[in-house]
Amino acid sequence: MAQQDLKESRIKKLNDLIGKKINPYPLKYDVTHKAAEIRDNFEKLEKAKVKIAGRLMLMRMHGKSGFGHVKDDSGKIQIYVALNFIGEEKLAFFKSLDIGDILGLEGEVFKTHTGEITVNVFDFTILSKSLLPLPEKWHGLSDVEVRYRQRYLDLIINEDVRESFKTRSRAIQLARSFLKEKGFLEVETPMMQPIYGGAYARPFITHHNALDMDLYLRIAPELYLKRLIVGGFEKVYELNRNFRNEGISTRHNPEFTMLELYQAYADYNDMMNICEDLVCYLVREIKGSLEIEYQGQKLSLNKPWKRIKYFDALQQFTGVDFSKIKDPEEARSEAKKMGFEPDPKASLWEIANILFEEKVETNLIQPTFIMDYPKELSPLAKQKPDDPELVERFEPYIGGREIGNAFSELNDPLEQRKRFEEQVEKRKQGNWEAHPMDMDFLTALEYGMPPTGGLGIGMDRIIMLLVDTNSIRDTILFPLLKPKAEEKGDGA
RNA sequence: GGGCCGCUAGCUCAGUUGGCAGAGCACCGCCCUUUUAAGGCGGGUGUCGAAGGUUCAAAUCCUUCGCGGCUCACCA
Repeated sequence: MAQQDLKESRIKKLNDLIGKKINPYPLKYDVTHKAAEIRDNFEKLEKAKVKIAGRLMLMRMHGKSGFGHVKDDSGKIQIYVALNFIGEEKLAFFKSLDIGDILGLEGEVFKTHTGEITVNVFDFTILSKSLLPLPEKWHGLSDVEVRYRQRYLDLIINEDVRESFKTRSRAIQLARSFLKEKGFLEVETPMMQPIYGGAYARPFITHHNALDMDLYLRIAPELYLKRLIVGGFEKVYELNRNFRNEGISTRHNPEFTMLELYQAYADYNDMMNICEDLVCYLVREIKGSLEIEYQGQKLSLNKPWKRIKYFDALQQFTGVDFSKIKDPEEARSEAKKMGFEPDPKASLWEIANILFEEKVETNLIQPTFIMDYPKELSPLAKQKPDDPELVERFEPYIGGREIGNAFSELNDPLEQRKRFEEQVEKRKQGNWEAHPMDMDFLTALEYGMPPTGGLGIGMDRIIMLLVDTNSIRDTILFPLLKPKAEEKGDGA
């Protein structure tokens, strides 16, 4: 039967209910037990009267009796409906139900001949009539496009998807409780910013009508969180969405969840410790062990994680010692030898960075901190005392993926101004990801910011590790997709 | 944005060399009071992603477009 006919047949049933003065969408139902509670406490609950509610997932009618499965958010439980317990009228009503209808049911807990814990239904109420058929009971829903566009169907049908998102929620809560325990204050800073900053990325632009002013959706909260450190908060964090106007991939969604934290009087070594502690805490709580399997690879998160200097890692995987190269042309010829064609305007360090991303990153499977980046690539980080061309910055890698970014924060306002000016110069040359000047932030630094360590962690990527998926879309309930042609321009 | 792959019934999928559009589940009708992918009998419900083109004939071949997946580019 075509979908339209399936729907019409259900609407007819709905109208029949209304004709019998049965409200197909009543207000509430008093639930006494969850499905899992009944299954887990059968000894205590045998012969007990229970009221459950959930979605009818399966029906097996046998003439004057029948079985069904009802699913609530704890799981599913079998129900038994028989003429001698429920009466002729209700049995006929039950037979007319559709899979997908939401019911409230009252009955007695028992075990069938085959040993399945079941509710023998004495009475039931329809709580919501479903008008569209659910995906098939055996093969379920596997079309990824439908799974993302109609996530509710994915959640109804695919138990593992449900579990993944429960794990996500738990990981976010654990991160908050970890930081609370460490004395961090959770704050909320603007998502709409007059000047964007804190990362290399292109922003989304929006417009405030009353002020007739363009605003940017934040690409990072960094510069606002540092203003709070200037303001005297010593440990702050924000765990919320960032927005970057870039390509979509298995590792990128335009909006993603970032944990960013700042601690006064700390440096990047302290940030490495917090990073290890936090990730290990999440992994241990959720996976039960620091030895985990991710996409077929065994990962060991035991502390301490490997620490490799940026140039050492480059040398290890490219065979070239970039710390000795002073001429961009020499770097370019090394890149060409490895089969890369850097942009003609690319600087020495930008060329090195291309090689780092191409040759090094995917090899960093076990947890690794890459430390001490070139200053030019890190305009918000503080120089190393013994080498002013390098900054105290690290990026943690797990499973070949960057999961964060951290520095000893630059708090010298005069140096920060120079760095911004260099960034502005890059923008003039067409690099739209370079940082714009932020005078207001510089003013804040001029009042004095204590030495500070800062750490950002891409939470979606941590959750990818925890739920063992290769696609960020499996960690985001509603990932961004293009609208289908027929959905475009309907006034949405 | 590039490359490769996919799009057929509500769902999961077949469809050969171009020759009447198929199956299972779901659904509809009938039978069945302990089943569990319940069972038995009967019923096919479709804009083959869209639009052009080739052909006597297109789900199938060609072109363009749409959406998705993987991957590359970029990042967290």
